[in-house]
Amino acid sequence: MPHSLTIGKLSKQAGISIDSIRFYERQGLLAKPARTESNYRLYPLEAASRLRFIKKAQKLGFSLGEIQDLLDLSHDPSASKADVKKKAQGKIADIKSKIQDLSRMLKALEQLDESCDGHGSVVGCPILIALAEDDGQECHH
Amino acid sequence: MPHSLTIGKLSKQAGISIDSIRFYERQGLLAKPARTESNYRLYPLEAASRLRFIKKAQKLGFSLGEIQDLLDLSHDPSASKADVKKKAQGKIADIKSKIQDLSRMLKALEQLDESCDGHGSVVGCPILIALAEDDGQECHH
DNA sequence: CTTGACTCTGGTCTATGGTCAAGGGTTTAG
DNA sequence: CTAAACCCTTGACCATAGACCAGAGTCAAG
Repeated sequence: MPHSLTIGKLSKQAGISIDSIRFYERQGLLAKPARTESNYRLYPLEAASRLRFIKKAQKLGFSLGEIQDLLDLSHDPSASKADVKKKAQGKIADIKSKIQDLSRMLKALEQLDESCDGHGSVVGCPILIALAEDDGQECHH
Repeated sequence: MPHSLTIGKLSKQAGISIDSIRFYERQGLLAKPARTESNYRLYPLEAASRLRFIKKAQKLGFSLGEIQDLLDLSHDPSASKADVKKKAQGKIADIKSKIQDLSRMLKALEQLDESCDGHGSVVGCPILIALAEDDGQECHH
């Protein structure tokens, strides 16, 4: 087992494309690695766990910017667990709000769907009618 | 009350920016309107209801491309209510799936959040540890 | 007649998270 | 030695839904 990895090996180990790795480096999520004489990137083995971190946080809904914040926290000895917890809770609130938005849409769509029997020509389709209707929220003149 | 509108009036009536209206035209969602001698767009009054349609469908989660499909259906006499219903149901499925994804994230995040008492330095923070952990789904070598 | 408000086209820019291609240099296996 | 496989940089491109800008023409009010 070597003590450093070229970008290709790292890519395979972490299951993340070479292009993404270079992209993360440009974005500052991944420290600039050492280089060989011929200018090849040489990553320490820990780089793989950084990439795993990024991948997992993404799956939890964090954007790359937010992931960078988390990584910064994790390397800041003066940071507290409360800081991290706050980020997590912020994201929880985020996701809840998205779910609520989607639930509202879902409810409205299901009502429209129920309003239409699905038989015959599109003429008079209650779904289309509802969409074209003018129930504007502007009674201010 | 005039029988046609310049783009500015239409914009105000529908509550949609001039830029958006021109964008919709480029995308084919809005028919190319007549022009005055001086090349100004002149919209019939019905244009406002088309814009309302677009706005409402957007609020229900339809993309502009999907809205175009709906508008095409609504102008195709050979289309059936079932076609429209199918689009609505497809979008319902879409939204349900998004909600499920978000719910999974939410659950995982809430568990992480609970695992951390929020006291003390970030060192040893269970949230960060969980993110960095190697529980990779690859036992195939 | 001038000023301000309106409109036109064509083009660029935003955020997000990358992907792909061109045109080179390097390293390794046969 | 040569060909394949690897790596480098720069820069363009994808979808989405517009926002914004310059430079020019037009229209209405005073």
